[in-house]
Parts: sequence; C-alpha cells; structure tokens
Amino acid sequence: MISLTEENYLKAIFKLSGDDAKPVLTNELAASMHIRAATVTDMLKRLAGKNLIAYEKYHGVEITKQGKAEALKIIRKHRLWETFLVEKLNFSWDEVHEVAEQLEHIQSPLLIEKLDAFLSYPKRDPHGEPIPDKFGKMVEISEKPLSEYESKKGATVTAVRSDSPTFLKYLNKIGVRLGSKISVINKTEFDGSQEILIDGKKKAFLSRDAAENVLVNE
Amino acid sequence: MISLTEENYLKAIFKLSGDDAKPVLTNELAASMHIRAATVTDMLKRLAGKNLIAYEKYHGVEITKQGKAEALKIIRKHRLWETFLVEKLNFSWDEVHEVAEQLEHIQSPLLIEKLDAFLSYPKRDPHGEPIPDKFGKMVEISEKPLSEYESKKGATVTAVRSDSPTFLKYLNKIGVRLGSKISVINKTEFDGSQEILIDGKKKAFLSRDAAENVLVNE
DNA sequence: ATAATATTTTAGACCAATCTAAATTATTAT
DNA sequence: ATAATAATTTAGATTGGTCTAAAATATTAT
Repeated sequence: MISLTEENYLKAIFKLSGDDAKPVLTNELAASMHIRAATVTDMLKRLAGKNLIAYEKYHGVEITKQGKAEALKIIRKHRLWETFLVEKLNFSWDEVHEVAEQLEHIQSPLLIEKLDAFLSYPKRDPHGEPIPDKFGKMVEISEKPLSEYESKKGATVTAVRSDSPTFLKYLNKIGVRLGSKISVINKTEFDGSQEILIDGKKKAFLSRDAAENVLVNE
Repeated sequence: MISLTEENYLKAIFKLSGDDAKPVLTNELAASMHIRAATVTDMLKRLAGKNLIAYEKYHGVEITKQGKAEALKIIRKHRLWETFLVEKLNFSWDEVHEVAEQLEHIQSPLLIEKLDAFLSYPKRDPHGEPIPDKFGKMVEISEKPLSEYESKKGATVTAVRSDSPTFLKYLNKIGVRLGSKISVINKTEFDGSQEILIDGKKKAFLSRDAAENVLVNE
C-alpha cells in the first residue's frame, strides 16, 4: 500500500525528473513540496525500501519502473478528474487543480475506468496536458514553450503547463485559451518578456515566466 | 479544521444517536468502528475540545448542534456521490458504498454544490436514503422496516438501510429493488423471518435481520 | 589543495491515531 | 450491600509524517 503522502512524493519526483533521467536532488524536492530537506531524506529511505525509487545518499534519487507506473496512475487520475470538473461540472480551468489534488488519491480502479468511459476516453485535460491511458501511455507532445518559439508565423496554443490559478486567470483575462492563435510582436532580449497578438485582435504582454508555460504548435 | 478521522467519528456518533438523544457509549462506538475503546476515549476528548460533542467521562457522548451540522455535511456528500456513481457512472447499488466512503471526505463546498446541480438536486440516494440539502434539511421518512409491517396489503419498498454489498446483492438476486411491491406470505414468530412475494411473481425468504433493513410504505 | 560554502543526513523532538495492559468506575447478581 | 463482572479510562508504546539543530559530506573559489 502506498500512502497519500508517498503518492505525493512520487508524483513530485516524477515531475522533477523530466525526460532526462538525471537524479532529483533532496533540496529540489523539498522546495517543490514546501517541506524541509530533513523530512525528504526520511521519506526517500521509505520509498527506496518499497522499490519505488533508487536512492543514493548525497546523490539524489531516480524513479524506478514501478515508481513511474504509480506516478502515471496518479497523474491519470488527476487529469481525468480535472476533465470531469470542467466538462461536466462547469468548473473553469483555474478552479480545478486544488480539488483534483484531493480526488487523485481516491483508490478505486473501477471508478477510474468508469470515469474514463463517461468522459469518452479523453486524450488531453482542460489544460491541454496529455492523459495517460490505463497502461500509462499518452499522446506524444511535439509542442514547444512560446518562450522558445522563433518563427514569424502565428502559433496555436495547445497546452499550458502551470496550475497556478493566478496565471490561468491572467490568460483568461487577455483572451488566451487552448486553440488561440498567437503571433509574437516584440520580444525583449534581456528579460525574455514578449508582446503578443491573440487571434489577430487583442495585444497583451507576457513575462518570460508566463511564456515558458504556454505551449504552442506551428 | 476537522480531520478525516474526526469526520468518521462524528458520522458514527451521529448514526448511533438515532432520533432519541440518548448518549452513545464508548464501546458501541468502538465496536461500530472496529477499533479499541481506549482509542475512542482519546478521540472523544479531542472532539469535545472542539465542541463537536458533549462528553461525560464514563457516561458516553452526545453530539452538539455544531457536530450534527458537520455530520450532516458528510452524509450529504456521501449520498450525493453514491447518486453520481449509480446515475452517471453506472455503478450498481452494491458497489458504491466503499468508494463513497472515500469521496465524502473531499473538501470543496463548490464541488458539492456543482455536483448537486449536475444531479438535479436529488432528494434520495440509490438506496432510498434522504439526501440532506445544503442547510442539512432532508425529506421526512414515514416508512417502516418490513419487519414491523403488519397490514395484509402489499407494501412498496422505498429504501434499504444497510450498505452491506452481500445484503444488497441478495436483494438484487431475489428481485427486490426500490419500488418493488412486497406482500408477506408467512411470518415465523420465533426468529422473525418471513416469506414474501415480490411484484406478485417471485417468492423469497428474508431473515429478520434482512427484513429490518428493508423499508416500506403502504 | 585547501578553505569556505552549500547540501544532505542524522539525532532528537512532536503530534495524530492507533494499540495493549493495568487501573478505575459503573452495573449486576447474590 | 457487597462481591463479581463489565465498561471505561489511564499509562505507556508504536508508526507516519513533520520539524529544528547539529554533524557529515560535497562543491566551489581562491
């Protein structure tokens, strides 16, 4: 049995791992979870004991195959619940994260299969993030952050990568949503901020931090 | 803040209180929750400290107005989730209890209001139990257990009072569901068991224990 | 290459929720 | 009314998840 807390560690480790398999450091993890490094060290030993991570003292942690499978299950649940909240209960995309953080820990494989069916097996959640299927497989994402986008042609928003309600509300306000067409009017070199044109109509300003969290396609 | 565990104690105390306001005893509570009496004693002190119950050493416990309001909130959530699972996700009535026990602890007033709306403000759950509204009010239940039913006329099943999957599956098997018409063919004095006729077609046998958990109306 | 700094771990503490065993209080039976 | 029994509480221990402060290890800068 994996406890709720252990699930949260696994998810955080998985997310910090990224695609490169370089180890996640104790402090990174502590910072991302808003807890102390000493606490993390204790937990890493427990997770290593359950073969969910490979932990080497002073050198960080890598997630195992088993740990990854568990992390993907939790992410699947989180994203299915977010989809349910938006599609069926009329939540807005900035309201769902906190509730989904709770719902993702409900233990019932049957529930998740039935929820998936009820939602017609969605491939992406309301933020455009891919939803792992029951085997942990998800659609490939080819899109790049707007901050790295160079071409002059307009780009289409396919996903946002932050759950921060304030960020999502700001996007709402300036009229950026999934499917919006964006062209870059102006990019400031020194701070990475940019001025953009949304759907050929509204102009708006995005900091580098914001632009890194908006994913676009040609 | 009320912890998940505290919520479970409150719910158990509320259910054991019944309509008569006589105190719930430590051992009753321990038995109903499958934990030790010593553990219950500790928790009663904590709940009393939060004014959710009135606790008198060696003389059991009564739920306060505040405690009752909290218990009703949890029951509301439980029954709304059960309704969702059956109506929207096609669970059968014997599969929902365990999952709803988890879902009832999700903290989000907005979620519950939206779920209630999505379900069109149901008055009863899939077992016929009344669902408290957001003020804690619920429909009056005039029905009686089949075990106390005396008239010769047929009666209509309006609710079942047990969450036991085996009990509910047995009712499925013999064809008893909400709305079924039941007449008593034969009642054995010494053990309270009875033979019944369901919808004028199928005969079946019910123990006293079972008959106490089937609620009927004229 | 060593000192200074940063990171990580260990040691020791705390709280919630549970347990067992022993002590206390209440109830029942003679 | 007192002894026997049943119910309840207290005392002390354990586990999971957290903390702070101190010790150990790794990294960086001179």
